[in-house]
Amino acid sequence: MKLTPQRQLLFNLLHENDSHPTAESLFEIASKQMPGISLRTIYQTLGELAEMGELQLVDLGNGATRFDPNMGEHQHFVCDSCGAIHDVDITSAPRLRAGSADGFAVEEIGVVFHGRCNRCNLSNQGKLESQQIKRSPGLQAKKIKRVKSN
Amino acid sequence: MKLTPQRQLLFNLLHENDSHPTAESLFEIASKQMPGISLRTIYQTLGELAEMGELQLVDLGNGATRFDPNMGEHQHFVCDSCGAIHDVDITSAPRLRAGSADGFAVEEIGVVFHGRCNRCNLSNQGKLESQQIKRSPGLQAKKIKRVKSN
DNA sequence: ATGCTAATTAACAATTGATGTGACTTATGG
DNA sequence: CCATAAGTCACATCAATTGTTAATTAGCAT
Repeated sequence: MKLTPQRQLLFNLLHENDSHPTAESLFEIASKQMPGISLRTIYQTLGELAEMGELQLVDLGNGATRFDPNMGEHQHFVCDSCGAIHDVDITSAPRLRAGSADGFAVEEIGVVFHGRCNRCNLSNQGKLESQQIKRSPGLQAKKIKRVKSN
Repeated sequence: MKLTPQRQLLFNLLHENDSHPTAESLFEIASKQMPGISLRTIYQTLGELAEMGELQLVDLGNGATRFDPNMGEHQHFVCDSCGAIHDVDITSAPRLRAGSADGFAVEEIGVVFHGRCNRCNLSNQGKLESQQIKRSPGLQAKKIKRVKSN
């Protein structure tokens, strides 16, 4: 593993950013500091960092994979109003244990919290939800009753 | 809403199928019974049925949206070995309640169980996992430590 | 310092899953 | 039986991501 400027930059950007950025958004930020950097390199590097256990891939089913340098056990909260993603300390969340259910050998349980973040609660107090946040790449043209398993 | 042969077919296929099919797989099945049916119509119809509350969209973060005619409250179990998805009766799973965590107004909690299904447990008993199931459209070229929040 | 070489980058094409756009067709009410 | 709005489908497009490969470069051995 060579220590290239691109890798240093990405590693830094990731660690000074708790917004769970997508590859694209990291690309935008990185491009400012290193014009010409390739989106392909972003994907490549993020994939490698993930393989090395330096970061987690988070797929909340809303279109693009997100990257989280927080490798500790934790869950995510997704604001359905603004789309923001926040880490949730597992200790403050109902802890679930692997076990067996219906004859399946459960090895891992994913939990995602959906709702409204503090900021949206305050700013949009009584208002109707104006924004329609992208929830899934497809089939979300209109507001659809959908499983929030993501 | 017109009762077209395409819609009847899809409705039936969905209800005689508990595999949580994707649009593509429904397309394949439907094409046998109705050659020439358009994939666009599949997507269109599934979207409409979902809008009408006739089925749920399920995004487990493994590439394609899946469709579930079971509209009751339930969760999903994903076999990481064969990719199969099974319904899990909420009553046999730890029930979670909406509440607040870290200042967020939690309105919904998604839970997904990962593990090995019965069949894989039996057939692959001691064997190494040979198949690499697609977990996410991207960044899953190699086995990557990833959040199973999907 | 200088050169080697395998690792890395980046340009570009390709893929996958899904949606946008009309033109053509067809249920269904009159 | 006809009109017409609704539905279907071929085709184009999009977004996210990966494949390919030629050019570049970090890191090591001189």
